[in-house]
Amino acid sequence: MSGDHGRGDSQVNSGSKGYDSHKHKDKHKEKEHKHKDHKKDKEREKIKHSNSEHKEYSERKHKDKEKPRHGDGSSEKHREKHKDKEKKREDKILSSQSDRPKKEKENGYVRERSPVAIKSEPEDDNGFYPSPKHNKATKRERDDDEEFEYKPKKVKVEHDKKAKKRKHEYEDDEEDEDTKHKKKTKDKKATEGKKAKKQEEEKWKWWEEERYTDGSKWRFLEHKGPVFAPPYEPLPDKVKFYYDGKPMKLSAPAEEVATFFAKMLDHEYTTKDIFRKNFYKDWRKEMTSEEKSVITDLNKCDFREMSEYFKAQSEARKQMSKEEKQKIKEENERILQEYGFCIMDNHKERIGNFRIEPPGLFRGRGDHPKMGMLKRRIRPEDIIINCSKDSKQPKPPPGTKWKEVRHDNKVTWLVSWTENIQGSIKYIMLNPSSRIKGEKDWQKYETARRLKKCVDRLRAQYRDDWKSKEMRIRQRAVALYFIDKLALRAGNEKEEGETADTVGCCSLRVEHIKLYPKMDEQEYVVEFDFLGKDSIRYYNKIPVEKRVFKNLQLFLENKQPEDDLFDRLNTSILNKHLQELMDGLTAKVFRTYNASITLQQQLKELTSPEDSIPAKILSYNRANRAVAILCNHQRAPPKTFEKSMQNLQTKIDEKQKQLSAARKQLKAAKADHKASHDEKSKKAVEVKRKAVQRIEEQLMKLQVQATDREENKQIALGTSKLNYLDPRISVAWCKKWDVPIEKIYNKTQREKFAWAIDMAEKDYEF
DNA sequence: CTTTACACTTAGTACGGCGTGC
DNA sequence: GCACGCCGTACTAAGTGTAAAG
Repeated sequence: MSGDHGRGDSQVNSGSKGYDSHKHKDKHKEKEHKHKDHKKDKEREKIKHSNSEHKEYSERKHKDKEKPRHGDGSSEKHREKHKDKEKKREDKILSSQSDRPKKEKENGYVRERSPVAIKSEPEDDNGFYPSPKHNKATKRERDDDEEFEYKPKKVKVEHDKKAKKRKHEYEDDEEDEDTKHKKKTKDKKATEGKKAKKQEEEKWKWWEEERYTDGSKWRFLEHKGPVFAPPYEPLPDKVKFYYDGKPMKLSAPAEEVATFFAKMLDHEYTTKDIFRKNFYKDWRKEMTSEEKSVITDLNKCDFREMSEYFKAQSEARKQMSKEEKQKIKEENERILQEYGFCIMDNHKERIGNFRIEPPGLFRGRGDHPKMGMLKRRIRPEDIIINCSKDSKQPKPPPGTKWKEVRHDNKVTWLVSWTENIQGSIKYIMLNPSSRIKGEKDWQKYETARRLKKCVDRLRAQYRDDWKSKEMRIRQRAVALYFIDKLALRAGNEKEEGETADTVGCCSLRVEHIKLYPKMDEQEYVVEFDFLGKDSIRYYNKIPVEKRVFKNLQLFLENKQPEDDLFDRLNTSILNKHLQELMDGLTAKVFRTYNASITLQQQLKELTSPEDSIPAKILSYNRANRAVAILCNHQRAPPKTFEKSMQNLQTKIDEKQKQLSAARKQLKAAKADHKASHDEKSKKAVEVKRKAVQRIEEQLMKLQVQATDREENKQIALGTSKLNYLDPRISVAWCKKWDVPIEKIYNKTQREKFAWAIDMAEKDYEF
């Protein structure tokens, strides 16, 4: 598999898969064995590697091993036997080993464990805000229902007085808040020009308002419904499909599905057996009986002319005149204005995805058993609308009707439908800048902060549990250790054959880890190698504490590679346990907590006060990167990486030449000045000095950029930035070091994190 | 207890538009 | 004015976690 068209291909096709598919759990369907290349894996492997302390890296150990398969059910029995054995063993387990020191290196970064031992988790330490309690609200006593208006009034644009009052408490200088506020907005307006005239110059600060505590998400919700995919336009007659070398006119439904395939012809997908098989099966369903009888072999189908046609079309689109493009843009804008917003509780809010997913062929990630299946067209009859009773309900397209219109204010979605590949439900929800998403996000970080307060206690506890005489507790404790230390995902069970074979912590199998009692200088090394979410490979070697190691050996005893490592554990057991330790605690909170605390700490460590702004930003990116590495957020190296790196290097070289030239000139000017001592030459020296300085700065900037880019080759910063890092840490850092927030967050990100930008001061501590 | 349904977050990629340097 | 590379954004798959159903 070499055809590397675009990053996506390799990702989906050949990327990141190092194994046979395994049977696990109690199902034992036979699967094909495939040999795959591991180019991408190896590249990715380097990431983890270069950031862990070991220099060398060994060959992939488990490539395409042919594993003997158990006959049906045998492994099941096998498993059961184990359980008995383990049970007996549990009683014998009694261990007493000394603990190891507290500070550890993780992925090459030192992570401090906060020394504070916390007994209880008090309420939020910030008394000023309506604190985002995690939502047990439904079960809590209600008290404030009445405060809310049930009926929509006019859409408010400015925040209300109640909020202002609270804001007062927060601002340190109390003097007339109102004038200050006005002044600010006026200034802004002046600089931004007229266009932002009526716009929400007064952005609604939902974070200064009370929140629902009864589990309801809104009181009023009105929207226009979804935008449907455009109907299928049959191909012009001149574009032909050939079967067995002969042109053949297809019925519209069959033709449409054929075009989906044709559009992907360049993609490596279409060469894959599973993809072709799935596609062909679904395609046949759309054929007339006549077509079915003629078309009996996908290999005899020739879609190339269709494919060419679409290429030409997209080429033509690129070549369109300015005016035409402008027209399309305007039309899109119109649709956005009409369908892209809703009114929720008196405020106009942006909708995230108001377009229904168009039909096409399913592209799963990794080795997905359903790749190539037809994703069917969604019709109004498939759609459930959610809105408030007293709103103007969205109208279905003429001649159609909705599947259902409901009024459920316990959920946040506006539109839903059931997708046909997995049978899962898809939703239309609000944009991340919306109140409803923002509150949840804020709350997430508050939960993580509560974890911070008791994490030492929890760590002590799970270390203790490594010694438990119950197997299930030991497993739970070791799993939790991994989740904490390595920021692994929880690892829910998945239905086999429905999705790609990927795992998280609780679903790790024996084959995913290797134990090395000794490796080079280190003792008790565990090697992880598995495919995680999106079939992204996780590869890491880490030394663990002796007790963990011994436990792992124990867990592995008498198991087959495809057996679960933690056979007495699943996510719901784990989360139930966590819930008992801290209100609102689940496995994923550890990821959020460790990500955010790592950022904060790395920022502290890496930022030098005397650094220039670009250097500080580099530090920020490095801190961000530490988190991305921790969370294993990878990306395919950009296709153009090498080239763009070279370009940058050329620029640097040029700049360097410029610099030496400028320096020479400065020298000359100085000499000149020494000789003449006149005003003019003095000025000349100053000018040259400035020039040198400017070029030095430019050079520095370029070099920083190069470093940054190189380090970022295979690492995606976006995911952690958007989902794991408490934005208040970044905001505080910007304020502390006078780095403009725009250097860290782009416009969209600033909108999403408006709450944090507004509330975090430079001394904010996660 | 296990399984299923549902809601919502987290994830990487495709792609178009825009700014930049010539 | 044009080519090019980069960034932002749209898209949608794939996770997590809770609650209801069996």
